[in-house]
Amino acid sequence: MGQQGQRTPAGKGAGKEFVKEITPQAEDYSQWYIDVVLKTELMDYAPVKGCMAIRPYGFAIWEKMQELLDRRIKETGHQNAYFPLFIPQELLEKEAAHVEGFAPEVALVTKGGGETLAEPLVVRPTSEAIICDFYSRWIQSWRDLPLLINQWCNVVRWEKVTRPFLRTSEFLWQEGHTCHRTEEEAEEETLKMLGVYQDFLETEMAIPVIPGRKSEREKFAGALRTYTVEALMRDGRALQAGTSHNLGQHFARVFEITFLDRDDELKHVWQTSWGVSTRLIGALITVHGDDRGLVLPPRIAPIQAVIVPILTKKAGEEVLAAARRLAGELRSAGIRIHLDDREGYSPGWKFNEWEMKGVPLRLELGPRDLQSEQVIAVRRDSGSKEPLPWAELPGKLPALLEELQGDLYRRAQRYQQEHTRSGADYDEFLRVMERERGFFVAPWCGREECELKAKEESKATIRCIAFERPEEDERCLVCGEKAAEKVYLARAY
RNA sequence: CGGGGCGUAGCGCAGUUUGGUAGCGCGCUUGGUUCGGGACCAAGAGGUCGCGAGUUCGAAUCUCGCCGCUCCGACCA
Repeated sequence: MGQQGQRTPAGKGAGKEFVKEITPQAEDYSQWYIDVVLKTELMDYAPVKGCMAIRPYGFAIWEKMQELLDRRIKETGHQNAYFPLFIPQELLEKEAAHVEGFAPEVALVTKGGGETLAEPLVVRPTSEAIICDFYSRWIQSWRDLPLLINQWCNVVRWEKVTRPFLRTSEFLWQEGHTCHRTEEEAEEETLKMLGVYQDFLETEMAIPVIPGRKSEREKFAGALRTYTVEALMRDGRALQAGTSHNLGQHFARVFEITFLDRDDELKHVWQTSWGVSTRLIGALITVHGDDRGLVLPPRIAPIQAVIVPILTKKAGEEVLAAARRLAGELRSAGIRIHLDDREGYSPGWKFNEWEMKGVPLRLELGPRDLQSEQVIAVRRDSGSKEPLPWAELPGKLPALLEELQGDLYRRAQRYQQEHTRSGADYDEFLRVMERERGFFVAPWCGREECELKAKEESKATIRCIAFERPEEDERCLVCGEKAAEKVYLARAY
């Protein structure tokens, strides 16, 4: 791994010394990322390229995300179900654009039980095909609509370049698949779920995002329209954080998903699909992390506060008893608390360990605090220390955690704003993409050749077409013709 | 898929140039002393040198092939 030379071994006072095992972001951002995911035990590499084990601490984050997002998905009327991993190749190939989009990254099973299969099976890269096959049988009447189903599962896309969480060959996600009676209803659903994603990301994960529509080039294979929420990572690159597709009737036609409408006519349904994946864990790491490691927003953090008792020889028992009592009280107050009562690790070691793991709050409890009936509360994001009386903890901590959550969001938002430039000056655009990167908001004529030219010369792509319209007199960033759209450009993963 | 780097104990590395049967630090185990920002002493455990062929009396070391990780470019949640 990284070259971790002799980094300052903890001088006095907090703040400047770094966690030893982690390469500083400024030195090598990619290495920083790899160091963080490995050292904080979020994942470990598998023997198969692009695959990984998500370790308990990483999976706990995913479970928290699932819980909070699943709630929103259900609140908007959807039900969970499960569809098969294997898809007959023939099914996947029904929708032309869909096959073409996914063919290069499909894993194919050709043998089973030692025999060559009559029909090769595709390991799902996404489940439109197999789900549509079922839907064609489940839907007959307008009374069966809307059909609102979601599934949590794994999918496989054979990737050439992989990075833990951000791009893996197998990943976990949720995919919603809905059918509607009218185009308007499908469009409404598509945008509603985009809104759910935006709310989830901003409220729970403290990640500000830019919502918008994908260009024709960038839209989902087989979709009519794709909407996206785009986040900005700390190296100035954009990350597609979630997508929501209006599939139109493309799949309904080839899979013959029809219903008899009120007017007694047989019609094709209008469909949507939408998903977010374990990639969001990567977003979480990159948006909030710093040179000391992870910084987790309290709402997502598996451990919201860790109690580190200072166990001296004389007062050890007493301190530990107080720490246990405190942990119990805080747990009852609904805080996800962990008491680090391990022997053989110095307090300083534990401080560093939990900071690296991104725990939002640390509560230090030592002999001195016993006398004054307080703990020293230390924030992960700012490092600020504050004594808090025991009696006030159950009441105050939830508020403190919420404040921290809000500060993280505002900090990320400020970073995003500071790294969003705008204008129609093409040279400036190229310069920005070359150096500080971030988002560049610009008018666009809407033609693919301008999109391509910008991409070739800047390596930046249209991340999304903004919902706001350009002004009357605005001109395309690339060709100078009259602008049809306002777009967010950035280099991306 | 193209180009570069790497693969030796859980982690970080030395050893490879010049073949002779593997070592250091951290971590781990046990016992003891410690504990308010990565403590210390002592005794231990741990390696088919990424995998497979080949050359050789003998391969971590030389040759060929493959795999994986990683970085930079073309495609994607």
